[in-house]
Amino acid sequence: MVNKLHNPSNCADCNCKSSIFKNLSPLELALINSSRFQVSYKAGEIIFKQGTPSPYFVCVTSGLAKIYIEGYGKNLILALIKPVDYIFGPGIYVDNRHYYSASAVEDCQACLVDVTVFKKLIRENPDFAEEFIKRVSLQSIFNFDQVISLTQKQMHGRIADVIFYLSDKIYCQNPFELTISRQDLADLSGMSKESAIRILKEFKEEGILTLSGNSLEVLNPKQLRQISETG
Amino acid sequence: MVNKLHNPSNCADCNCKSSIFKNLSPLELALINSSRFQVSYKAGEIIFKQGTPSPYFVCVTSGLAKIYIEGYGKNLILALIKPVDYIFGPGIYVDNRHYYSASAVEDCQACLVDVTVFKKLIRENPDFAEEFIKRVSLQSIFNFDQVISLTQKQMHGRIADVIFYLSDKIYCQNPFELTISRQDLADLSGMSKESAIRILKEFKEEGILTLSGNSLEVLNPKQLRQISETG
DNA sequence: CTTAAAAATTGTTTTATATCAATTTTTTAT
DNA sequence: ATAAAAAATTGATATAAAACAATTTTTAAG
Repeated sequence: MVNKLHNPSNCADCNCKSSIFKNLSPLELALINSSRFQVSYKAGEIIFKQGTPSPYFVCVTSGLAKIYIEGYGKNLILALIKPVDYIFGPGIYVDNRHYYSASAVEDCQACLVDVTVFKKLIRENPDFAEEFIKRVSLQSIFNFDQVISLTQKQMHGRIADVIFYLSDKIYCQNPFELTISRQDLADLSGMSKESAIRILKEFKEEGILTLSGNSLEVLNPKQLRQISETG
Repeated sequence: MVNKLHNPSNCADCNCKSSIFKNLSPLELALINSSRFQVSYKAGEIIFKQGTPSPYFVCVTSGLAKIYIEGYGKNLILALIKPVDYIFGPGIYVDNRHYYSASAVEDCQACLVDVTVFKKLIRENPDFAEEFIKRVSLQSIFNFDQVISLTQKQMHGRIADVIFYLSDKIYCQNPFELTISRQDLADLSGMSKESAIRILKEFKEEGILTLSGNSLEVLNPKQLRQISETG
């Protein structure tokens, strides 16, 4: 399942560390490095589970992961996590429990850092603390957009939003290879997978996008934007 | 509209200051106090508006306020704010803009504190910073529950959740006087006001609660809990 | 290569919920 | 106290979206 690997390098030299660490001194980075270890996950594997204790800051260094709330019979995907993003839930400053689960969508590698080290640095380095608060805030703002999309838009608008999220924020290219399942697409947009599939089909028929296999290209982003905005 | 009032006291003596300030020294409290002023809002008045700059930390000292996102044609109420809670949105560490609006539901009084003072103390006092992060985290966890309720429960479950929120977290008593409108109830539960009204009526007919005028009493919390949990 | 299992797709039916419209009650202003 | 405005309520209708069921395609395993 989960394999501890020998550290291939140290944080100071790492060129794929999360930019949240930009304000740390070499000494502070060394502290992070000393408590850090690297783990590989195969696609589908659970990284951590909602409700369990939360001793690590998880930084995804390759592959793609998802964080999702296990709700009433179905999941809601809060975000996809790509390199170099980290996963650090709100429970860490509350009761040390995870309030969502995380799993690998593609094969992943991650660096895990002891949260006590992380919290120590938050207390000692105000720039780091401020950067952390800023990122928590950005996450919060993103969640606001998401909840408005989920609660006030109809399915077409929600799928449009998810497609923009994937092309602009996750895969960052226009013809892109969907590495998430249709079920994930549904869990991102808060609908049944059948509905998600049907709407993609409609978008194809209207020439808004092409989708063959898992290769998706947005042909008419303007119209898709329009659909996103009219709900 | 908004009246600046003479400060009736200073923060050090105040017995209704937000508990987020518990870790501040007398000197730090004096700093807060020096930048602080007190404001009254009549029911219905806007405290601040989504999209506008965000120069104040707002602490509600009397009355009831709501924070809400103005979405696509309707509002989503994120929370009700009662004494002594504060309003401090995620924009403050991002672009200094509000990402939601706030308004008075009942007549309100609030203390406003310059955010630069607040941010200065976050940098200088790690206990205060940690307490702040903890509260942001709690807010985040609350929002998770809310989004799951809104996206995965049917209307009965969502109304049940809102009733528990009101009785347990806001009014904190069981027969309580609803000071929010039916529209607010709908905006808390993500449905039309007609639907909200209809479901309250059903709950009345089933003996789960009584509601005459705006006085609401939960008669069968167990059954209501059941409805909340079965979605 | 073949088979089994999982994922994706499609059509049909049912249901939850919004919308619209009309009426009553409550609140506010004069 | 009265009129006007706003809020709450109720019923009827329309529709978005889920659930169900069946089929096809893709992936994984032996």
